[in-house]
Amino acid sequence: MSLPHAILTALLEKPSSGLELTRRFDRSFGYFWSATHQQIYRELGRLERDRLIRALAPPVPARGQKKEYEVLPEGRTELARWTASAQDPKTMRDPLLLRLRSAAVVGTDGIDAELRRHLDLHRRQLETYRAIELRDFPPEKDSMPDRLQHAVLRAGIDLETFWVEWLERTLTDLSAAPSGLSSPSGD
Amino acid sequence: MSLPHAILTALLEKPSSGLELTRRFDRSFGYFWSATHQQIYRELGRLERDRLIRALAPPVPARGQKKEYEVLPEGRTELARWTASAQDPKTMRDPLLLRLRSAAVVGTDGIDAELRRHLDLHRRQLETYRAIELRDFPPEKDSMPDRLQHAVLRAGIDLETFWVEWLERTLTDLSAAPSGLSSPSGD
DNA sequence: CACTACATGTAAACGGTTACATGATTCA
DNA sequence: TGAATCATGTAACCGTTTACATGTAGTG
Repeated sequence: MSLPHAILTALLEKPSSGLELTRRFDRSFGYFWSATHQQIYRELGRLERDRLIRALAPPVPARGQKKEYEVLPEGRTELARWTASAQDPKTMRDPLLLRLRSAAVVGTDGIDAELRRHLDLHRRQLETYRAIELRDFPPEKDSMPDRLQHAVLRAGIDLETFWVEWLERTLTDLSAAPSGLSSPSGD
Repeated sequence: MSLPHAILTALLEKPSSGLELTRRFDRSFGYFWSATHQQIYRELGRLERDRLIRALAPPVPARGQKKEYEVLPEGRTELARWTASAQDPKTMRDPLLLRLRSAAVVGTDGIDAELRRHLDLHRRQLETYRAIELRDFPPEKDSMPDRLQHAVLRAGIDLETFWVEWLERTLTDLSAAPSGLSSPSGD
């Protein structure tokens, strides 16, 4: 149940229409939460129905007309409650790691190329995050809200760094000293 | 579409019944792919229907009776195909990071406790993984399948290490030098 | 016989993904 | 007026989660 709270957060930062939200979820918001426009419109409908948000000055409530939303006090209360509530981290579920494990059984043909492709993608993402950090968080003078947002961005940076380093090490590891080739031994 | 392939991998490593698979997905398999018994039974049914796996020696094919499965050649082929195929990494979606971002808007009350709780959970998980590494991958002599499995475990270790370090830094960062308190400025 | 552990399932609700539909606005 | 873009929405499907149902085997 995180999408509604992601939308509440985004709307508190800045009242927006569905399409504007979609764009924000494709950009800055996207580095810790992604959502498509279909998800967003559906959720906006629910939040409005539940009186957590409301449409701002609806001139003509018709299809194809822009509709801006703002958060109601009940929405802010609910978001504050959810933000401080206890929620366990999810157990991992990563397809790439699964594929590495399966490669141990069915052979490693083609895995190298895929690892290198991922390495390239993560390197690019890391560069993007670093550029955002330089632009949005210059050294010194972090107010508390800034410090929180900076911490979130840093998580993205550190996570990409982890992937880059792990992929580099794994690629080295797999190419070096072929002791037991593609096919597993007990087969 | 990863669950069927996770099951194929697990069954190739060792033919199992549904309940045995459930237990394996709670243990070693769980550190890169989790699944509940409901998911597993449904998927076993589909894989059997599609002739990628088959039941081993069904003595009494009745409810409440144990049923072991093994992978058919078609299943192995499909797994090898999927393993080497191109699949982009998913965009991040982490509730804790979202909550930090929302805390920048609705205030940080209660967030500290939650960060410390997560830090503790990640430290424990890290210890668990390190124990597994010591037990299953003693230094030297890694055959290729071992090397792959070791790389997967190391990803788990490195990921938990990232969380521990990021949480430690973030906690320090939030407690030090309160320049702009709980409430954001532009509000 | 009751109780527990083992073992396999069914059903409902929900979130995310993909494809498609519809209306409004702008501009050539 | 036709095309492109902005903007909001519907529908179908699929995977995950949660709760519940059913049957078997072993033990006191």
